[in-house]
Amino acid sequence: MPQRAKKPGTAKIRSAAFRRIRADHSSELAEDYVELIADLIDEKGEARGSEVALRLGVANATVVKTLKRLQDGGLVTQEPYRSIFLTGDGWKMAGDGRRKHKIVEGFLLALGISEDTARIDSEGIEHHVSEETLR
Amino acid sequence: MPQRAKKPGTAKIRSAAFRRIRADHSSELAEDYVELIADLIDEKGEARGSEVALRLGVANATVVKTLKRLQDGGLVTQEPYRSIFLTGDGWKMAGDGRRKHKIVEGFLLALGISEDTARIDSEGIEHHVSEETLR
DNA sequence: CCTCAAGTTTAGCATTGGCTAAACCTATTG
DNA sequence: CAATAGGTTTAGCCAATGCTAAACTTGAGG
Repeated sequence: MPQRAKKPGTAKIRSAAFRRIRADHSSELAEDYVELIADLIDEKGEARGSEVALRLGVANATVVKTLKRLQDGGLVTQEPYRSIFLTGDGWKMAGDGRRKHKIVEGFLLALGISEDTARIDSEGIEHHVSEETLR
Repeated sequence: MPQRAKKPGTAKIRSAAFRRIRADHSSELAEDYVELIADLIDEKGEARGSEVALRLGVANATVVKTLKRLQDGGLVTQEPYRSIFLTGDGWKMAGDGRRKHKIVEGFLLALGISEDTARIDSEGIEHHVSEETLR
């Protein structure tokens, strides 16, 4: 590859960034699920699949399928036709997510951004913020 | 649904946020591609698929497949075994992406965040920032 | 001009995350 | 205690994004 002789390290660094984004995306959905489940348990005492579907804006069937993966990943437990519970790892992830979410949303609000925008943007940004930036 | 009687509007607002995130994700990859292609054209005079693959950290075959979609979407043009060009829409998208990228990265740097972290985080965040927050 | 290495594309597969429609439980109520 | 309404799961589909291995072009050198 003769044309890449000039800057040897650059491509590797950039691809690392994109790799991390792809990795973030796969955990992102899991985080959204466990965070929402934690909220539902706190708010209502239990988390039902249909409520998760409603709040995420997806079909029930999608939730069922995703919960199966989360269960395989050790984040939630569930009996058929019963409500959803978080495992220890699930609670931990939910806690992390809530923390990031709160920091980012609070920061955006402090910047003078409207509540609606802050909520929406922080939901998207929270998964891409490193510890350093959080501080 | 008797148990949802208390806060009628909340679920809808939250699901809107998640819907936007899912929509963002599908355009995100396209933005990364066109932005990178624009950079390559500016830097080297041409954008080759293999260089795109290298910088994104994916396999050549993946790039080929994605470029086909981008071509269908009217963002790029390409002849087999030739280098990649952007359409007018492609250049526009690349410009938007670069702008957001620069604002976010500059902001993170101004916050005192290290260069490496700023680069990585801004790559992830740029796609989830609304116009309002950008301002 | 022919050959061959390097670069590109195709073929075929897996996973994730969506959907709808149909089948299936559960729990309330008559 | 049987019927049934409503919530839940299964079945089966699709598109996007990734991979490897094999086939195919291209262009340089002999």
